[in-house]
Amino acid sequence: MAQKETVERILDAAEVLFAERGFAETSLRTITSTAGVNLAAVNYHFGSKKALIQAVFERFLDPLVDDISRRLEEISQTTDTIEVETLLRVLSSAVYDVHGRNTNRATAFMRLLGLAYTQSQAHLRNYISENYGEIFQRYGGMLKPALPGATAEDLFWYTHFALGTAIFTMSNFDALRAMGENDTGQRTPVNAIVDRLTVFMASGLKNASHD
Amino acid sequence: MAQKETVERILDAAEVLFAERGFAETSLRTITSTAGVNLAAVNYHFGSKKALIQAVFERFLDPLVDDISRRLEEISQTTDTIEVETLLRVLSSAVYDVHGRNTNRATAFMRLLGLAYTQSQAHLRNYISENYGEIFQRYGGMLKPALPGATAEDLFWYTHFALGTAIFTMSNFDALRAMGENDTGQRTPVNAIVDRLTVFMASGLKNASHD
DNA sequence: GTAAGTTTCAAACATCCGTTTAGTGGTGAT
DNA sequence: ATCACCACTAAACGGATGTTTGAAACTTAC
Repeated sequence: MAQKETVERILDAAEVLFAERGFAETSLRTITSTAGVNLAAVNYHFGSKKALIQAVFERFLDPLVDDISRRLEEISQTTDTIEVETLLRVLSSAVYDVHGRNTNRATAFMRLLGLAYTQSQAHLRNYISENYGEIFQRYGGMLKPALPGATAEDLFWYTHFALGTAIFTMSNFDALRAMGENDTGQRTPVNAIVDRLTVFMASGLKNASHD
Repeated sequence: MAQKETVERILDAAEVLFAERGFAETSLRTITSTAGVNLAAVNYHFGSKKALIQAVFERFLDPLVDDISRRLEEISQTTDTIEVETLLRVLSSAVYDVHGRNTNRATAFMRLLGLAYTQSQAHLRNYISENYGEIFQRYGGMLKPALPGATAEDLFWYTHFALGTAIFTMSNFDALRAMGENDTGQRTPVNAIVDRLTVFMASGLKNASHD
């Protein structure tokens, strides 16, 4: 077949549309007509809309988690004491590695991550925590020695503060970047924003150690 | 009439249900049956579902913004140099003042604020920025001298980082608190979390000053 | 007590939704 | 050539949604 497979066309369209509007606000008819496939194709290939949502996440998260895993492995073998900044860089570098060439896709993914938290999609939350909970815990385990003196409760809350900062920023990336246009009409480069974000999160996290 | 007015019953029900499930996921039939009023009452009193959403926000934001305004006025008259922490405390204190007695309502409101950002409700974003943009800018103006050395661009981004931290945390408050239950099954008191949040945001913000 | 103006109500409206069905066309194996 | 299998499609299904309607019930004023 000269053109992309039906499954991929659906995933491509769903990814963009879900990120733009949310899950409930995006109908299968919008997805299939955007993808240029028949309405019934979604239920044929995926079974249901819920399964499609999960498939969109799977296609994104699997290579990302693999990349993060590999980087964590490397670091833990070469370094003894790991800095907070280093651990944060693992995440941003992994996102850049896997989807960085296409900025639109990376920001779409971040918006989806934000939606997964915010929208009431219990099935999606379960799916994510079941399939990707292990890497999350491993990351937390490496963060602990980087923040000496922090109690488990400190660690829990500060981690979620940082997570919230990242998800909120990235998921509203385009809107924020448009708002933040400087006087010359130039938009801040992505790297500059990610750098600021890393500094912000790191300095916030470090305060978990000293009281 | 012995019982509450229809309008208020609708607003009460809508507030809770929107916060729990989101806007698109909450039907007018669910709202009206919860409120114990007729389905047509929403369109009669508010005109449309969109107008109801805005009315829910208006009822919440108006007293809050008034409280914040009053506090900013006080501070700028009594103090010369304002600390970042002080400005952050203005917000948390205002929320506590206006809705703090009822924790459920305060967290519901925070969830709604998060939804307003995340869900695709352009009409709502326009409404908020049109009606409450002024207080937001005033707050930013007071934050600037508290962070000497920060460029306008720094200020813009770090403010949104902090905003994202707060909105994400508060809007997922209940879920996070349940996840973070300690070994004794005790939940962290709200104050303790808000304190940690303030420390995190303040230390993150302060880093905008020194490079 | 009647008239005018609100508010409430049951019912219907048109539309959109996710899903299912029954059938078509194509491919590869036997 | 036949069969089984897979991908695709048009059409319909049952249900839910926001909104509108027209009449009933209630309130207010004279």
